Parts: sequence; structure tokens; C-alpha cells
Amino acid sequence: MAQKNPTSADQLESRSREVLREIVIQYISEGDPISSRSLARSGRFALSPASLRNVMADLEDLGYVFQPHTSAGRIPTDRGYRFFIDHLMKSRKLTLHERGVIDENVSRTSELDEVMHLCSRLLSKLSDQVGLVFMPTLEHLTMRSLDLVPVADRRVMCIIVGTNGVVADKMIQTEQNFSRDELGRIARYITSEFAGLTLDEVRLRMQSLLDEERARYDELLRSSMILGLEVVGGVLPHEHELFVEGTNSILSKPEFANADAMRKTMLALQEKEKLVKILNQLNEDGLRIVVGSESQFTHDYNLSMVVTKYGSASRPHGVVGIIGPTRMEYGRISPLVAYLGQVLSRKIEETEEERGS
Amino acid sequence: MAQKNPTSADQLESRSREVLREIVIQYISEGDPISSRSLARSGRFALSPASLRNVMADLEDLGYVFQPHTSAGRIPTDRGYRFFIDHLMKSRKLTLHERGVIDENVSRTSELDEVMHLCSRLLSKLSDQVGLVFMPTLEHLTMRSLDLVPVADRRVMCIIVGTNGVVADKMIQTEQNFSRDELGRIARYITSEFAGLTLDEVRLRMQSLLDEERARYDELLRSSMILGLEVVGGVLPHEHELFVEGTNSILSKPEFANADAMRKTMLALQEKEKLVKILNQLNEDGLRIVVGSESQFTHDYNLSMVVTKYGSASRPHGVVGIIGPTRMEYGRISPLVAYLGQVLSRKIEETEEERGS
DNA sequence: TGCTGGCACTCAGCTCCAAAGAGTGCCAAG
DNA sequence: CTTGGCACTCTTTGGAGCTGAGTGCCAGCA
Repeated sequence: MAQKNPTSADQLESRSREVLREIVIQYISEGDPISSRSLARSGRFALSPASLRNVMADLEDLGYVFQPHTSAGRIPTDRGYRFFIDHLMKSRKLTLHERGVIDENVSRTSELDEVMHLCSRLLSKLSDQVGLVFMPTLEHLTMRSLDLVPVADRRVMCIIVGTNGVVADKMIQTEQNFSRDELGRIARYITSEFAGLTLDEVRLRMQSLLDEERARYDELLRSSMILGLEVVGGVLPHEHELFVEGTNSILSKPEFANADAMRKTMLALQEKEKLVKILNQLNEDGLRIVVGSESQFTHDYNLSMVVTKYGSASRPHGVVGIIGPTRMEYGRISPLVAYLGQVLSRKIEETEEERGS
Repeated sequence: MAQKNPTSADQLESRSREVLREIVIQYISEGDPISSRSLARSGRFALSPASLRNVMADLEDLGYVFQPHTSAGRIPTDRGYRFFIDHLMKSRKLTLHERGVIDENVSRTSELDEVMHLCSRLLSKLSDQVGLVFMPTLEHLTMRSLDLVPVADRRVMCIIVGTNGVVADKMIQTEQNFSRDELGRIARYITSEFAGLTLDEVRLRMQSLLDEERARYDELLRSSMILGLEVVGGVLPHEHELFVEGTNSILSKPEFANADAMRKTMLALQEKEKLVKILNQLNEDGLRIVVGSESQFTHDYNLSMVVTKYGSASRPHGVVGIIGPTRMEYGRISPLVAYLGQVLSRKIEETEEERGS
């Protein structure tokens, strides 16, 4: 019997823990409700099915497992998964092969944008789930230089290079027509004046400079600020960029075998804004696993996420991870995500150093 | 009885034509096999169901319709659709509303890339199908100017502006480190030397210039050519860009209600390379409708396309259209696609003129 | 000759039922 | 506390039977 109450749940009787673990593991690999007999057959318990049934009934009372119908085996609840993940799971190490594939691929690319794209593809492929790489707002990006290139009548292409190697580009419409030389002068001015600040800070200072007395008679200053605000002001194209790769792989999962579940899932994955919101809310460092009902987003859909933040130690950068059915191999996927987080972070630090020198 | 043989099919007896037309129209709107009775009920024929059955049997012999099983009504075959499209279909005019939505939206955007994106969204929304806009290779793009911006150690951002307003950007790795000034000089040199040529021609001339005697001692020339070839040589990022918008909408079509069809369809839509290949093969001008089995791509999937080329009169540009289940309202969708093709073309011509002046 | 009503036939889809199988819960005995 | 046994529940599967929609064909009629 369970002498623990549901609220102080992290101390299940040792036997119950083992049973719960076995249920989750078996369920993850089979996908069917787990019966007392199949637990007994596993050989992991010196107990008869009847005894296991008692334990299972307790686990059900505590809300860790449930039966889809009276005469069926047990399936872990989200709560059961949670407990499994927090206390029972043993992460597998990465295989040499996985590590090799990642290292090799990543070493071949140098452009940061590409690396991120690559990572989401790799994640998707290696985990057979949907890979995510999220590159958060550039508000905190530190500007290293700005370039302005005339493209057409009153149309200017802006290129902002950040200290962390991220490059943002944006097309803007200008009020007046600037010549190539004027644009060059303005860009040099802005670079010299604002390099080293975050875009947020740049925006603030530009605004205040524009309000100052000096802007009245300093033509270069004024047009620079007006143009600059245009650049920094709006949403940059790369902002909130979210790579979602491998939606296919999720289509063949048995939990989405019926058309309705499939449709719902696909629609959910298209709602990037919602996803971005959730990802933005993650504020702990390290690996984070969100199980089904724990999040607004994954709530309805039997979806879970395994994600981690990446970025240089000094400056958090974004979120990388996978999204897939709640019934997934957390033990295999967690180290994968963790490793890719590390790889991305290292890559970013490398680029920063390179630039620093 | 049909006195025509299947091969000279475009001259069906007038009555058969009407029946086929009615079958296709009804089937498109209902989605269920069409019976002789429901044709009779339509009031369009002064004939009894029994007589219509005879006509239908003829149409079946000629391969225009088929029965999913012996005691079911008739469904058009791909061949039936083809005949309908070529000879029987009456295109509806665009509604004021549709026209309004398109005009208003398009007039609000000026950036060409954005316009294309917008068009695929509009198409998808207005047709409730998957919208496509395909921007073909830039090989034939005429270069107006080139800019080179240093981004990091041996990394350079290139911006090519075409005479038609298309802007391509690309990040390249260089052998040596160029200063901002050097890059500026190189860019100016290339622009002055090659503006007005297509990228293909640019590539050729650069290669031959590099092989010339002069390149031995003219340092600027040599490094310009090496860098330039790097820029023009590889595949540019925008090349083959294909916007696919509104995959959601297809998910709720009844023909994809079962999970398997849905999965296949989604997978098909992800295969952009294949799609690009098909789109590239379209070489007729004007509206083109590809029905199911007529194309490699749409073969397996019950998919059809309605597409048209767009671009200025002088220079074809790309392909715009929709993709959806074979059972779709061709009469409503065709003018929509045609109109969007016109709109895009006009937009492109406008940008060219603007630049020409 | 062409059209039509009638009729036999086919077939998908639904409901109903029975049997099988998988599992559970509970109890009494070890 | 464990366990074998047993009754019970519930899903799944398959078959039988019925219904309705539709067809093809034929014979009679204009």
C-alpha cells in the first residue's frame, strides 16, 4: 500500500518507483497499455502479476497511471511521465555514431545561421522528432557595425553585424533619396557612435540624440538618426526566427495515425507565434522537458518538448530542442538535445572570440 | 451510342459533353459519385435516368468517368477532368471582393520579395488551396550593381541588385582578408564593368578576363575576378526560392480525411525539389492546369495544379499558382491565378521602369 | 430509332450478435 | 505480505442479415 499522500510525491516507495519506471519504459517502447502480466514477464520483479496489480492500483490512486478502460492495462499519466523524468530516468549516453554525425556536420559549416539550421535538421533526423532551433529577438544583440547599401529609389538595404557573429539584414524605405556616399557616411557615423551597444540601447540613445538641440543644425546627425531609427526601430527579419524541421517525421508516429490527431498536430506546429511565446518563457538554464498538459501549447495535442538554452556563458542566446509525442524516448533524446545545445554554444563562443581578436 | 473513338476525343457528341460537364460540376461541388438520378434531378436534361445511364455508360467506355464499385455513381477520371477543363469549363469572373482584396494588399507592399510572399498567401486564402510562388534561378537576372560588405574575418556579405528589382544576398568566405576599402573598390569595379549583363554572362566574362594576360599584373582586376566568381559562381540563396503557403487548408479537405492520404500529401508538398523541377518544365505561357496523373509529381497524390508564368513581357520570371486536390473548383480558381499572374507581372514591370528612369 | 419504365442484381455500409481474448479486482489460503 | 483462482468487464473481431443506392439490361412505346 502507499503510505504517501499524492502531494509529497517524490518519495514513492521504492517498489512502486520501480514498477512505475518499468511501466513508463515499456509503454514508451511498445505504445500499448501495460498489463500486470507483461510487467511480471519482464523478469525485473520477483512478484506475481496479482501483486503487481496491487502496486499498479496504488499508482493509479496516486495519479501516475491510468486505464483507458476498465479491463485494460496501465498507461502513464503526464504526472507519471513527470515523475519518471525527474526521478527514474537514466539518460543513455550518445552513441559514437550520433556524436560523430553531429561533430562532422557542424565542423563543416561556419556561418552561424547555417549552423542553426543544420542543428534543427540534425536534431530532427537523429531523434526522429521535430527539431526546433529558436533564435530570440535581437533586442539584446550588441552591434558591431552597420552598413547601408542603396538598392533602388528610396530603398536601402541595411546590414547589422553583431559581436556574436549574427548578421541581420533588412530592407527599408526612406523618406528622401540618399546617394551611395551619403549612405556610407551615415553608416560610418552610426557605427562609430553606437558600436558596442545593444540594439535596445542604440534605439534609446538615437531617440534622445534626435531630441537634443544639436540635431537642429547638424544635418548628418539628424538624417543619421532618422534613418537609424528606421533600421533599429522595426522588427528585424531575423528576429524571432524559428527553425522547425522534420514535421514529416511526426506524421508517421502511431499516436497521430488518425486523421484528426494528425491535423491538430500539424496545425499546432504551424502556430509559430504560440510556440515562440512558450519558448520565450523558459527561463531556467539546462535541459528542460515539458510534458503534455504542463504547457499551454502542448496541452491539447499529446505533444511534449525537450529543449535547452544555448549561447555563450555571458549572453544567453536562444532555445534548441525537439518536439514530439509525449510517448517518446526521453532517455535517448535528452542527451542529444543537451549535446546540441553545447555544440551551438561553443560555436557561438568561437565566433565571438574570433571577432574579439 | 458513341460513334467516336477514344483517341479523337475532343469531339464528343453534344449530349455526352453536357452530361460529362454536369457530372464534373456536380462532383466538384458534392464530392460523392454522381448517379443518373441526380443528373436527371438537376433539370438540365429532358431525359429519364435510364437514358442518362446509357450516356454515362458510353462516357465510361471512353474513359471519361469511372465507378468506384459496380453499384455506385460516376466519378470523373483525370481524362474527364482534362476534357472538362479544355472544352467544357466556364470560368467565373473574379468577384469584386476578390479583386479588391488582391489590389489593396498588393498596392500596400513595394518590396518585390514581399509581394511574392504576399501573393502566395493571398492565393492560398482566396482559393482555400495551397498557394505557390516560384522564383526561378537568377542565372538570367541582369545585374545592376554589386555591393560587398565585410562582416567578419574573411567573411563578406554580397548584395546583388538586379534591374528587375530583385535583390539577392549571399555570404561568402574569402581566401584573404579584405579591408572595407578594398572591398568597396572591388565592388565598384565589378559594378562598372559588368552592370547590364546577366549573371551567366558575368560569370563567363569574369572567367575569360581572369585567364587573360592582363590579370597577371593588375592586382585589382585579379582579386576582383576571384572574389566575383565566388559571388556569382555558387547557388545564390534566393535562387529557386519557392514559397509554399497554406498547407493547412489542404488538411481539412475531405479527400485527405484518412491519415494515409494526408501523410502522403504532406510529404509530397515538402518535396520542394521535385516541385521545382515540375515548375521549371512548364514552358507554355498562359494558364496551365495539370491534372493528377498528368505529372510525375501530382501522380500519386490526387493533386492538381493551376499555375501560370509571370514576369515582364521581355523577361519571363517565374511561376505562380495553386496546388490542391484534383477535385477543385477550376472555374473559380483559374481566373484567380491568372489575375495574380498579371498583378505580379505588372508589379515587376513597374519596378523595372522605376529603375530605368 | 431513340426513350423510358420496370426489374433483377450488386455492393457498401450499418446493426446486431456471439465468441474470444486481455485484463482487472477481489478473496481466501499459504 | 504474497499468490493462485475466479468472476467480471470491456474491447475487438467476424459473420449474418438488412437496407438503400445505384446500375445494366430488356421489352415496350412513340
